[in-house]
Amino acid sequence: MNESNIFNDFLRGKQLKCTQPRKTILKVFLRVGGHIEIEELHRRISEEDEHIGKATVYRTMNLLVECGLAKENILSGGKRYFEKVYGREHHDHLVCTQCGKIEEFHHLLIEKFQNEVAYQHFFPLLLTA
Amino acid sequence: MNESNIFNDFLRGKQLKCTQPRKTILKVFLRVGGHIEIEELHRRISEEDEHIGKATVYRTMNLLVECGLAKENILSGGKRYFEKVYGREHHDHLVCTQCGKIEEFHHLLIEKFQNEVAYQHFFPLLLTA
DNA sequence: CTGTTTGCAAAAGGTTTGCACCCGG
DNA sequence: CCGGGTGCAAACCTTTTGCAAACAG
Repeated sequence: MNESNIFNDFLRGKQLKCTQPRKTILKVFLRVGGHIEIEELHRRISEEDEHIGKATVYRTMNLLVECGLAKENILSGGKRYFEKVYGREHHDHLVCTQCGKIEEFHHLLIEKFQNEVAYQHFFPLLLTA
Repeated sequence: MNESNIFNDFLRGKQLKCTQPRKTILKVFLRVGGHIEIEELHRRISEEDEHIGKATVYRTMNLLVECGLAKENILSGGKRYFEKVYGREHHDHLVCTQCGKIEEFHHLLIEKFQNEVAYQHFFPLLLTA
């Protein structure tokens, strides 16, 4: 069960079509593997197939988010980027407010306490950033 | 040393002027005390002084962020809001992905581990979200 | 074939900017 | 007075949408 399968199943389930642009966009997104903005992603995709429009990239990324293969993040300052999700364990981010550098980390106890706090505040299911 | 003093000092330091619109905006922002969007803030300000323009609210909120009295937050989905900062201890947020409800919490150990992780990753100073 | 998808360009939504007049220090 | 501030409207930027032609199943 790889990402393409998941995407195809998702598309079939909603009577959507597995088109060439969608395949290409998923392929490139998986290849770069995270922390990428639409603009940059579209540039990379153009190297593969130069006549895929930006609107299609937007539409497809929304689908990838919907089916759980991608996650949208927005930083203070407004920069928006997408991250690969499938097959990656949950993690948090360190964002350098000076240079914009992003690093991921995972900390079992932070995890544990996050869930604890969510539970105490009656947030039934924690979908962490 | 209250918020108005801080703002005034900041303005003086940059040779900026302490104008009526700026005073009003800070006053209303402090009164509502956080988690407010520009649109809504402008509505509240209009109740106080109906001819303050939205551009001035934008310009002033940027000043408040610059001088550390406000903090900008952006959620997945793109909604942007401002939070009061001065005189409040650091906290994290729980955001309900279904209804948008925001709750604050503070957890000493999460705090501690956040700082630890930042240190290990060579982020010298942690300015947490 | 039928209904979905695409690329393009136009529209939208939110934020910033240019400008002429206004005002604080 | 002078340089910064303001409101307004126009410009901007990123994302979404309408549409006619192209395409998947």
